[in-house]
Amino acid sequence: MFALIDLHVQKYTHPSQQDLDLLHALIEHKKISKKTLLLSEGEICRFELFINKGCIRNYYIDEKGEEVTLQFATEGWWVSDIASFNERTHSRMFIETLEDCEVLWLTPDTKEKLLHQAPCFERMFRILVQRNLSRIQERLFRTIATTAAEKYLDFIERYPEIPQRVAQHYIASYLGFSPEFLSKVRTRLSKK
Amino acid sequence: MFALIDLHVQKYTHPSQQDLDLLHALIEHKKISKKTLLLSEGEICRFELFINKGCIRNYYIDEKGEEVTLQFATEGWWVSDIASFNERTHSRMFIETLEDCEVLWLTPDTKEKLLHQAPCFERMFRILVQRNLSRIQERLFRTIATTAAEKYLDFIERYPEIPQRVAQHYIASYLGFSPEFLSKVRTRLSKK
DNA sequence: CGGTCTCTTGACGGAGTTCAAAGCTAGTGG
DNA sequence: CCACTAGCTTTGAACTCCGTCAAGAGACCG
Repeated sequence: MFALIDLHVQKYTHPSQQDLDLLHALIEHKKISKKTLLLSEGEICRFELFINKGCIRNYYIDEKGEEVTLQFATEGWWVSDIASFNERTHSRMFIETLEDCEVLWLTPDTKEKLLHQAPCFERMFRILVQRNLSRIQERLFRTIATTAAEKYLDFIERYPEIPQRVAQHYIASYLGFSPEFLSKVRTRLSKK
Repeated sequence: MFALIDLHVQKYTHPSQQDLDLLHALIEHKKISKKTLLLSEGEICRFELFINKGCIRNYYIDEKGEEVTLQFATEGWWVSDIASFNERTHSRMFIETLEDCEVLWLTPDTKEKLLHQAPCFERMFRILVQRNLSRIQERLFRTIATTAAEKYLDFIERYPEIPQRVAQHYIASYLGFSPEFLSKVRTRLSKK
């Protein structure tokens, strides 16, 4: 149950066995079924969760009702609206499970206790946010500077397992164009 | 010289006079002339600077040589490639001054000393990164979900002083379309 | 003054959208 | 185990937005 998260934590910091025990004691194990909405626009995000099994996505909805997917998260990823969680502000995004999930769940309360009693986790969360920032900066760059075909090829190279797990129109909404056009791009690419 | 940064710091944390004195002692005051390249792709970013006066931009360059502006920073903003600075990785971006600047300059060394001796600054930097992340997430959303005219109107509302300070083609490269098209959008808008 | 940089304007082309229809696939209930 | 439905993907035609190229007009600086 904690094998994956222990491995994950050790990539970013050097926890003692005590630190890990504390984490195991504080973090809550949950099962969540497919298509569950974990966060809606306007709410304050009260969780930071680690995926042991399953797939979750964050997305925005624009005025026309179109969805823009911000992130697909699978085993070994953290999911939250970090700004909303930390500053108790109203979120603009939605978070929903795409598959049946098994997750480890921190609340504002348990996270605070964890950081207070085992400060080595500070480092981990700081690095995670920084990497997230730098990843999304480069994604913004690619969104502006590359064509649809380039974006798609780049995506399946970065996340080869995602296309096998999520519906294609979700990928289109991540890449920033219509599902119809993604379909056309794919047929064009496969003809080569 | 430290009036602006003191005010800034106090928005995010509650420093003692000692903390502020330490900051003043460690941070280096620099003048940098217009059109100076502070960071190039491939380098490791060795500064985190606070702008007292002037204007700086971060940008990427794609394979065709086109620039994509990531950020305009003016008085009261921090400028750095945070991931490169903190993890000593090679940066993919460029940072250059657009005006003559007067800045306060932290190196990896002085920042570490600062955080070590005045831990209250940890909180500030953490919140800054989080806000930056959430801002860029929403910008990615708008980049995908809105038209050129909407992006431009949103930009001049968010940053009304920027169009008066930087060349228009830089704004186009921030918004993600060609300078020619920005010009056309502007004439269309002004005819209404 | 002359050169460079910037902004504007127009014609044309191409990438991506929208709408509509049809084919597929998976899940559901009988 | 089959039949049905609902959601997903594909395909095509018409259209729109935006890019590219090229030319001209200012504006600024040495």
